Amino acid sequence: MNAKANPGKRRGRPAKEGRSDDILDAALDEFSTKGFDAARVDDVAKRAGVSKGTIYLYFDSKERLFEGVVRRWILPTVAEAEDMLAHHEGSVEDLIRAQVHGIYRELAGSRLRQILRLMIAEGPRFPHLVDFYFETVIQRGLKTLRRTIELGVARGEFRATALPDYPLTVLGPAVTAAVWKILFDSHHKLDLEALFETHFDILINGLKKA
Amino acid sequence: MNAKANPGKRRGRPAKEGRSDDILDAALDEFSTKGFDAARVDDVAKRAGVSKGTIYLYFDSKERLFEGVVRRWILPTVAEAEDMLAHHEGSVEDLIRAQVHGIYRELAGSRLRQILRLMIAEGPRFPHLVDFYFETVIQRGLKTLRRTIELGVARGEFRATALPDYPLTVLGPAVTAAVWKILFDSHHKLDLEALFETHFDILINGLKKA
Amino acid sequence: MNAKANPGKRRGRPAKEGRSDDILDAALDEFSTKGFDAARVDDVAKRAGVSKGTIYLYFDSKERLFEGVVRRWILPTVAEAEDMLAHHEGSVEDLIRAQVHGIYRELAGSRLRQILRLMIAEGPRFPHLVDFYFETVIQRGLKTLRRTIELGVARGEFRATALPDYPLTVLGPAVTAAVWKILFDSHHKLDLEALFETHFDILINGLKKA
Amino acid sequence: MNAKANPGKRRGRPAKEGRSDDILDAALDEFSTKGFDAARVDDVAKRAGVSKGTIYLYFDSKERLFEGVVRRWILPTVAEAEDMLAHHEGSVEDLIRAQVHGIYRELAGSRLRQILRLMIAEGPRFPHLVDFYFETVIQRGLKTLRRTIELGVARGEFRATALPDYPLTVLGPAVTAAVWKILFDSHHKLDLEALFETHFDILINGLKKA
DNA sequence: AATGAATGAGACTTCATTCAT
DNA sequence: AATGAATGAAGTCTCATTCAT
Repeated sequence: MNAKANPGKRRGRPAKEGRSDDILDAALDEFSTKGFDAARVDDVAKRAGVSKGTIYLYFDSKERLFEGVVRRWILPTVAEAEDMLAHHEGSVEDLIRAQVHGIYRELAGSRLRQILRLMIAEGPRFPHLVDFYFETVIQRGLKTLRRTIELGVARGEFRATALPDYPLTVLGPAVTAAVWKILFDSHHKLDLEALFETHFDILINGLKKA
Repeated sequence: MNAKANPGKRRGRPAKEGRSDDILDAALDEFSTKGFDAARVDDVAKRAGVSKGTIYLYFDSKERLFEGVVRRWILPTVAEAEDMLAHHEGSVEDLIRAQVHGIYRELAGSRLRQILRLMIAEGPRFPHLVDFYFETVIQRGLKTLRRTIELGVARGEFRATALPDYPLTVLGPAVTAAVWKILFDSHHKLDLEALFETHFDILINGLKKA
Repeated sequence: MNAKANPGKRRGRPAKEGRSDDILDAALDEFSTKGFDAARVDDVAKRAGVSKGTIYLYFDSKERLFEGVVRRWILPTVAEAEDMLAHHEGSVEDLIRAQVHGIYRELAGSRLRQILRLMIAEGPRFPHLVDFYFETVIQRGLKTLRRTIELGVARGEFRATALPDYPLTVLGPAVTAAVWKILFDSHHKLDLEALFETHFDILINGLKKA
Repeated sequence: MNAKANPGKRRGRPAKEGRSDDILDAALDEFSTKGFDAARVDDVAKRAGVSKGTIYLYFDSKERLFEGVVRRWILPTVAEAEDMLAHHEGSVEDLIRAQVHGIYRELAGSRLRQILRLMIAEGPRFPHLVDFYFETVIQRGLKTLRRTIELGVARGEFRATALPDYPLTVLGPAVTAAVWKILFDSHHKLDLEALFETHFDILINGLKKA
């Protein structure tokens, strides 16, 4: 499914702590496919290979389970992302290229786009989660972008524009691509790499000094 | 045996004409706030000032009501949009500026952004609606953008890039802004006009010949 | 549909008093097909060619309508039957033959068998109607049979048996044939005339003196 | 958000085994008294001493529950009946006496007469059940009667009549008696044994050779 | 007299949650 | 720790009945 291995998954439960992860995995699948309300705790249980009661041993309610799913997937991703960016070297153009590429990969290309859609769909009912998501993912991601752009300006590579105040501009196409993949990919398949290249070409040309 | 009824309010009123629109208005509000599942037909009725039964006089089911809402709001908007673009004159830069501005205004700035969010949230359960939305809104909007960019290239105003194949790049920030307005505006208010100006500045500079 | 003509049935309502009969006709059809609960007042109205409201001008409630249907069909039939028997002449065998044949014709062969089934099906909910039906149809019919048998015994044509106390024995096959026609005729078509002949053959042979 | 539940009664009891039979018992009572539509699943639950939800644990819908009731009562009865007849010895008169008596006992005298009435009342809505009932009860019962009569003729005990083609004649009074018990017993109590003796007296005298 | 849009009580059914085992 | 039968609140939808026109 994803690279994040969960060692103790099979019937014979070789590792107890895998149980909770199995449930979260199954829950992500169900919530992604059906949405919060339409997802059935029973189906999550069946998919996770446990009984319905067991889910309530690990999570107080369906709402807590949902929150668990979001947190479970966001935290490691953000950590990874920050890690990657911290160790980057080279030109600012290379840096921002790597950052935007990372956004496409993580946001639109991985399982995380399901989380994004769930946030859009169920956000109004989970304000705590929106807070968490905003602070952990959005704000941090945008801050990184802003700083990189400011660095480019400081180094004389980029024009001075209002972009540092609106880094959403840079994020937007990737977010939209994530949504597209979920809703419209059967109508018109989207090539994420090509989209990224096109987007970045316009962006960098619009940013660089003449 | 059934419904012994109280002498009650105003029965049998002779079909006030706006009835169906009142219901669709109320339904948009409820669906936007709560989502399809969590919205209660009862609450829609209360908000529309009619009884629960009346809603089923106009719509076969909650699902048809939802579809009615989406169609009700999309069709006139798309018609307006096409109208506006058809009568435009001036440079290609002016034209694309007007188009992108229109997208920000309509998609992110108006009530239609609720429809956009509903499509993202409930799309997987309403494939017919997704088809309709894709063909009526997305495809048509992207085609217009593509043609304008191609026109700019043909006239020698724009560089030849892959952008005509990925007009999603242009749409993306507006879509994301719409989502932001719904989810994060309480965390960080978004100035749509300023965002547009910043976005367009980068875009047009990235597009124009050196 | 049946011989009982209703002169004023068409749109132009040439005869006002036909309205109520139209409704009762339609109601019998609906109640027969669906049963009391499953029958819709709306459908009765549609079938009668009037609006739903009109039905409530003639009948206080769905229950009164049902009662109206039963009374409407029973009274004339019973009157006819008594008329016929009153004027009969000839041997007691001929008389009882005519009576039993009449029962087959009216009970199993005509529209009245639908009424019979409705009484069986809905009787427990309409005790008043059951009373009425018992006194008007059952009791009177059985009394006639009893007297005829007693007459046969008195005249020396029939053996002295307990049959006058159990005239239900004579009625039974006709009642069952009526039910059969409704439930099982598609499985195995029933020839009412042949059944009558067979039944009567056994009956008269069992009754007559050796 | 849903079912905040009270600490309540006895949850999660480990599948008392008679559960399904308890429900079918209660359902027969309710359906018999009220009919299919007027019977409330809630009342069945109350009578069975379970919650409404539990019924849906055992039966998919109210219709399946109804079918379950009919099948539950018919199958064992038919089996018993066939068993009894298979082991009979003696004259054909004794045999047919036992058979007809059995019909009175089972059809009119036991709980099965409620099933009979339900079939008459609700049959048109449950064609599958009518098929089942016809093949399992009616057809089999009539075939047995027919063979017995034919046997009597072959042995020279009975006259040659059309009766083997119309065994319904023999069944009819018992069926009608069953209906009478339900509808009219409060008006005029029916003595099943006496009725049987009277009926059989006429029948056997009508059948036997002079 | 006739209409039919509107009402709202009430039914079936679902499913999150509990708890005896 | 784990199960899954049982619960019952709550939702969608139906339809007998009403009444302004």
